[in-house]
Amino acid sequence: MSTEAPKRLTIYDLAKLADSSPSTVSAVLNGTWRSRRISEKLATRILSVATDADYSVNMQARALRRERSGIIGMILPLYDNRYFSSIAQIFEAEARKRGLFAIVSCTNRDPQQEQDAAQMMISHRVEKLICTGATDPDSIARMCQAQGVETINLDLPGKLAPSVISANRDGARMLTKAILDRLKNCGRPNDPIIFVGGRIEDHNTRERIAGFKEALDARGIESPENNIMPCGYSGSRAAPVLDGYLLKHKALPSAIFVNSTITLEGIARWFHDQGHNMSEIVFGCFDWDPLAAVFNPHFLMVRQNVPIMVERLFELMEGARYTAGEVIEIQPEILGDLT
Amino acid sequence: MSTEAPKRLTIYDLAKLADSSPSTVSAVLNGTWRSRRISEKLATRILSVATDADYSVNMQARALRRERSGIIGMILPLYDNRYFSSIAQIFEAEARKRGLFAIVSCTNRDPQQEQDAAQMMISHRVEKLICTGATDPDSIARMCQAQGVETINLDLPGKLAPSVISANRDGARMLTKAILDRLKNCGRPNDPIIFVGGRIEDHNTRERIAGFKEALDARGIESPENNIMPCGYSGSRAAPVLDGYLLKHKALPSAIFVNSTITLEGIARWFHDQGHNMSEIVFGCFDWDPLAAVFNPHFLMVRQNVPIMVERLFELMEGARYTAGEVIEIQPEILGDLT
DNA sequence: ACATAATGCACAACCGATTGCGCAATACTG
DNA sequence: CAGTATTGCGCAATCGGTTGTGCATTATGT
Repeated sequence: MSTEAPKRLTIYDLAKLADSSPSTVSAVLNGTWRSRRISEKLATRILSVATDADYSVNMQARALRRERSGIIGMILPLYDNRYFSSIAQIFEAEARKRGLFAIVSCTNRDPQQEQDAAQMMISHRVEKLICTGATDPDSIARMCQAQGVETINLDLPGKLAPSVISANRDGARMLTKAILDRLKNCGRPNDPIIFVGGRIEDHNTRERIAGFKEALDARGIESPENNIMPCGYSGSRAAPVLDGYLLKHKALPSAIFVNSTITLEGIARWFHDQGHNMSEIVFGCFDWDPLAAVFNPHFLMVRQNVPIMVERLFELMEGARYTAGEVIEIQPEILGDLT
Repeated sequence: MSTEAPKRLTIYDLAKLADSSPSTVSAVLNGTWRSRRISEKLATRILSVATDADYSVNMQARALRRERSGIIGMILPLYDNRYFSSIAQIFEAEARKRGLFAIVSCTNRDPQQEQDAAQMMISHRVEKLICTGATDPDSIARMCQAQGVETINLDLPGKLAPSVISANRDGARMLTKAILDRLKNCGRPNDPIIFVGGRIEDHNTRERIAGFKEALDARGIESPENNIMPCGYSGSRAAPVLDGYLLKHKALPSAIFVNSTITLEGIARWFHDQGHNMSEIVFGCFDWDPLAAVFNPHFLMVRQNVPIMVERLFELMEGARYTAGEVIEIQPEILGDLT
């Protein structure tokens, strides 16, 4: 810990130790030695010298010379829900399988941080950049294009790069349908149902609202426009919305379409604080959390298919032909007692 | 997207464009130009050329030459619970504040993956490596030492590097005490209480068991050794343990000390599957999840103080004097209706 | 035995930044 | 106006690998 300048071993040191040359050592260590006709004997000697000297290659130098970093980057709003955290985790695992090193950065849904992080990643010469849930994917795509880095959008689509997203409209329609079935089973098929959470500016929320409306229309149920309340993603935004509804209608809605687990958290807190009972209301949440699900088996939840989404992502990266604005939609799954 | 070899701009290109020299361009771009007595006029010219050519420095080259990467690494078991995900998130934010780039890798509680990831990070020349919840922190520390990289342990302590962890024993004692208070308030002060989850091999679980016992002892309550069941971290391990208890005692315990949110998930699933009612039992969980908390306000939960832990971590990195095996313990907090 | 081919390895030029040093031009001093 | 100090900038070496090329040495063919 206290020794100053430990001076890491280089291939030059190894060359001396093994009584050989740097180029030979390099070839042996990176596996190209056969094609360079290095004798097996010398190769094993160098290899053993390297291992017992605890040598490790300097990726900076390798990347510089090869003009390929072997790194792929991802920017992500947050880690703190199951959807995003599993995206990060699976992305990393898939990258590793392919011999790539994944670096992930959280940008807190802040366009400036998104830009900065993307710039950082470009500086580190990532080979591709995945923009997950970016508030402004297109300006990042522009940046990347200017510097010759391919981008792919995940979760939220953009116009300047291909995108892999959930089938939000379908998912929302299925979720709403399940909610309506549940209401019907309770003998209240025409009771009011509201939509809470998300941002109207973002594509996913708009699609989910569209799916919500389609499902209602299909049953001939009228949906007053002001029962749709995309009040943002923060949990604290839910309380005023519910207060407002209660004040106006003197009663709670019979069902709530909740647009994210973070909104669900805010709603649950409000119910608890106000002393209302959640079990009297049908909840459908577009997003899935295992703890929420296990405590509320009657909740209907949409689980987005992260493994498939990430699989498609890598297919795109690995050269499947695609066009800039192309959007690949992955079907999510409805969980909860659908009886 | 289709242009082959876009050839990124270098300081040599900029030098030509600005009619200057690479060394001058370099100095201007990295901010050392004043000390190199470059005229303000030339500096602004170069800067404007660089910005409208969308130049970005090649960190690989910079790192190679400077022999400092500006990168710090962290290995982490998983992202999929609030404790670890907030560790990653706060670590990243703090690194960014200090002009460092954080790279985080999940290692799935697998010693081999831990080793591999650590080796990867060393190859990328991280300046420090944080081992979070590592199953075998010491062999990683040894590896790092051999290659001149400082390590710090987080969450689980090691002998060969300083560690920042939660005060597990204190937290467990406080949590157990809160559980006992709750039982007493229900008029059942001497009812059985069990401990479920975690691995006996890991330091944190052992400490928590010790704290659990201390709290019981302090009240003169006897705790049969086989009421303590560190059955692992996986959620599915909980079911057989509860089955066994029920079979033996013909009744459920009145209180359960749950050693992680993942175990809590398994327990909740078992209660649901078996048709038992969780609200008749006092639950205390060593770990915190906001959704679990909001759905079960009566749950007692321990929230580890991640912001402070990460703060201490950076203090250690920034050269506070420390000795190899030193352990810094941070007090966690008990949440839940403590009335 | 001699020409040719194959084998085994090392040389040296990169990749793109950083930085010690030196040189010219200008400013200042007496 | 000669001599020194300061200003402003570029040269070239360097970080640690990679890779095109070339030169001995040994093997093969006739």
